[in-house]
This record gives sequence, structure tokens and C-alpha cells, in this order.
Amino acid sequence: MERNTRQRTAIREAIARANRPLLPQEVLDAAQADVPGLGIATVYRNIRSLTDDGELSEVKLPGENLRFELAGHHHHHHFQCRLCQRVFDVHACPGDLSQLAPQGFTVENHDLTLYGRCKDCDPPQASRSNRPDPAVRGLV
Amino acid sequence: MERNTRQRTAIREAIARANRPLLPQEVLDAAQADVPGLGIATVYRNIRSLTDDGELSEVKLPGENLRFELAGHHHHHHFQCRLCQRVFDVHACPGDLSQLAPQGFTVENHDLTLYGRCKDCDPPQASRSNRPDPAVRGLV
DNA sequence: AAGATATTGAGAATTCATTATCATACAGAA
DNA sequence: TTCTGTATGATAATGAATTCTCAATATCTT
Repeated sequence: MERNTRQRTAIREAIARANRPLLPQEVLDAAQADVPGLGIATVYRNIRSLTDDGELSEVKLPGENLRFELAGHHHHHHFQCRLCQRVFDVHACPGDLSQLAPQGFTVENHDLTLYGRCKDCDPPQASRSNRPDPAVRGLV
Repeated sequence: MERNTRQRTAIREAIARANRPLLPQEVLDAAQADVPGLGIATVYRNIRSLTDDGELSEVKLPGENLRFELAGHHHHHHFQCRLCQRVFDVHACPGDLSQLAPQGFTVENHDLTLYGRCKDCDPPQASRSNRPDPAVRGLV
């Protein structure tokens, strides 16, 4: 039987607010705004149970640890900023890629990751105030 | 000063023969055909120095450990078989994907992974004799 | 062939993310 | 408000991949 703790609520809301896939450590940082004493073990525990419940889904990027976002999105892809390392959803898709595979191979699915500069880190558009502190890069 | 040892040669040739990205453990298995006593530490050491020398390049797939292949290929992508877990090169590309990113985002590069059944594991075309032993899946 | 030294193999050690432990605190039922 | 048992937080433990250690071996120069 599951209880509604401040911690669980803070974790769920931090992920919802972020609107992008977060690392466990990023979840911790964000949720500590609501629950200062929150521990990393509690983040892992709740991420896991929320994922088991189907509320969260795992996001795997090449060479990266698992991130988590709210489940329920349809097929979509991801963008990772080369500067701040943050990951964003891309709700677009090149479509059917089955013809790219070699002869005799059957394509069932695909993963696409775009790399570049996010809105906050792209110099021409940058609003310095929104740009995340470079220090957070150490987390990734 | 680098010496040409049987081990280093076997490792390099195993990767060249495979013609696909290999996990360190797969390199070990393949190279032991030439050098039975080969150890995993030697595989890691040589993979690393060959990568530093630019002979090998790293292949990162979502949720997977690093694989290695001969460097020098141009921009290309990868296909992972859902049955045997092996990874193959895909020398095709959907092309420019910069328009998929949200407004204000700049796309510099992309990674694409196709998933499905490889030639050996695709039932309609399968030649049982070529299909890899399912036991090797444990490696991945 | 001999010598100097880089490389190897086996296993210990390390790294890092994640999970388990356990005493304490808190949620929710009565 | 009290009570029962789940959730938490701090920290230890785990697991898996990779790297290090070191005595023994092999390469390559002379």
C-alpha cells in the first residue's frame, strides 16, 4: 500500500515541471527545492516505483545514464545540448527508416538523438539569464 | 615504443574480420581463436591504445556498453538485432534533420540506431547454420 | 644470442551508479 | 490522538565494467 509522502510528491512534480528527461541527480536537485532534506536513495526508490507503475518512462541516450520523464508521450526523439548536457524532447520524426537497413535486415523501430545547442545555450538567441549555470555540467 | 605482439595483432585482426562494432568481450572471444591464452586485460589495454592511435573508434548505443570498430568510416549509423544483440553498420542516413528540433535549437549532428532482426535472425531469410548461438546473447 | 624493457595474464583494485540495510520519522486508519 | 507499518535518510553494500599491479614472458635492438 502506497503512501503519499512529501518526498514522493516533490519528486513527481519536479519531473513534471522539468518537461524533459532528468537524471536521478537532476531530480534530486529539482525536488530539493520542495523538500530540502531529500536523499538520493529516496529519489531512486520513487523513480523506480513510479516507473514500475507506468507513470515514468526511461530515456536511454548513447553513452549516458538513464533519464526519466513522464510516460504517456507518443513516439518521439531527443535532443542533447552539447554545452549544458541537458536533454529535451523532440516531437518530430523522420518517419519510416526501414529502407536504410542492409538487404535482409528487418527494421522494427529506431532511436534518434540530435546534438547541438539548446535555446538557452545558442549564442544568437541566448538570453543569459536563462542559461543554466555551467557548473551543473559536472553532474552529467 | 610499441611492439608488435601476437596479442595485439590478433585483437586488431579480430575487429577487422568482424566488420561490425564489437564489445571488449566479443573481441576477446574472437581473438582467442588466434591466441588461446589471451586475457581480457590485454584486450582492454590494446583497444584503448588503438583508439588513442586513431585506429579504432568508439560506438555508443543507447543503454549499451562501448563497442569498437575500425576507424576511418564516414558518417554512418548502426543497426542492433533484437535477437542476437549484435550491432551492424548502416551506411545510409536520412540526411539533414535540423528541422526536427524545436525553434531556437541548433542541430550539429545526430545519432541513429535501427532495431529489428538481422539477416541471420530474420526467419524468412534465415539460414540456420549462420545464425549465432543464442548463448552469446548472455554477453550483451 | 643476449640484454633491456615493453607486454602479458591473473587477479586485485577501482569506479560509479544503483540498491540494500536499519534505526527513526511520518502517513493514514481507527 | 494513538497506533501500525510504510517511507525516509545516511551510509554501507552491491554489481558490472574497466583499470591497475606485478612477476613472468616475449619483442626487438645490438
